[in-house]
Amino acid sequence: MPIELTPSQALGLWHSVSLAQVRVDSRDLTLRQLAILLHIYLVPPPHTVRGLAATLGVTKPVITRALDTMGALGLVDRARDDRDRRNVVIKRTVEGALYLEKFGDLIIDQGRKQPK
Amino acid sequence: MPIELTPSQALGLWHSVSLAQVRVDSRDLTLRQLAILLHIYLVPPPHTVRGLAATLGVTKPVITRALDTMGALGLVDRARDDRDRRNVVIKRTVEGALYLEKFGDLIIDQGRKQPK
DNA sequence: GCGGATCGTTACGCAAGCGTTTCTTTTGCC
DNA sequence: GGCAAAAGAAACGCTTGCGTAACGATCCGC
Repeated sequence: MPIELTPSQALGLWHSVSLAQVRVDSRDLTLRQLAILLHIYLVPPPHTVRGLAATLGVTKPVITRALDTMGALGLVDRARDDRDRRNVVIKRTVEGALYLEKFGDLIIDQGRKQPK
Repeated sequence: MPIELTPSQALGLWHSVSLAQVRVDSRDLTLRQLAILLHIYLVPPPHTVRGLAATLGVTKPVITRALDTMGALGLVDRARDDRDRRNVVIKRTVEGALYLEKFGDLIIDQGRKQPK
C-alpha cells in the first residue's frame, strides 16, 4: 500500500516535521547522520562501515565520524565482528530505538495535522 | 484530509527520502537550513530574520548565517524593506523553487515506493 | 608463514556552524 | 534635534564535519 501524496502535502509534511524537530531536539543531527541512523534501525543487520559507506555513496571516514558522534549520544554502538575481526558491526541501542520511535510519532502527528 | 501513516511507513518514508537526498545532492543542507527554506517557501511572506528566529526557536545569527549559506547557493535572496529599512525581507528565487519542487517529487516518489 | 588485499580508524588542513557579544543603521518618541 | 530601542550583520573563539591520504590490524591464497 503505497503512500499517495500531493506536492503540497509532501512539502508541508516535511516542513512541519523539520520545524518540530528543530524546536524539540537540541542534538540537530545532519541529514547524513539521520540517514545512517534510520538505515541501521530499519534494514536487517549486520551493518558494517564499508556497507554503509557504499549505501550512502560517501567515504568511510564519514561513517566513522557519524558513528563517533551518534555513539557519544548513545544512539548506536559498535562491536568487532568475531568471525572477521577486521569488521565492525554496528549495533542498535535502546536509546536509539526510543529516539526513532519518538521521531516516528512526530511524523505521524504532523501527518495527521496536514490540511487538505 | 490528513495523512494517516503507520510507524513503519513514517520512518520508512523518512529513511528512503533521506537516503535518496544524500545520494543525489552534494549540498547537504542541515535540518535547520531545510526547515528555514521550507518555511520561506510554504508560509506567506513577508519573512524577516527576527520572525524566522522566533519561529525556529533559535538566535538571529543562526538565521543570518543560514541565509548567507543558502543565498550563496542561490536558494534564497535578501532585500531591505523599504518601509522599515531596519528590516530585511527574505525573497524566494527561481532556483530555490526548483530545488523544493525536486525535493517534493522525491518525497512523492519514495512515498509511492513504500511497501505495506 | 608471507605478501598483498581488505577493513576501519586516525591525522591533517580546511570549511562551516554555533552562541555570545559587539557594532551599524534605522526608527520613533519626547 | 537628541536618544533609547530594535533589526540585522559582523566579530570572536570554539566545535564539528569534510576529503584525502596514511596507518595498524586482520584475513587469505599460496
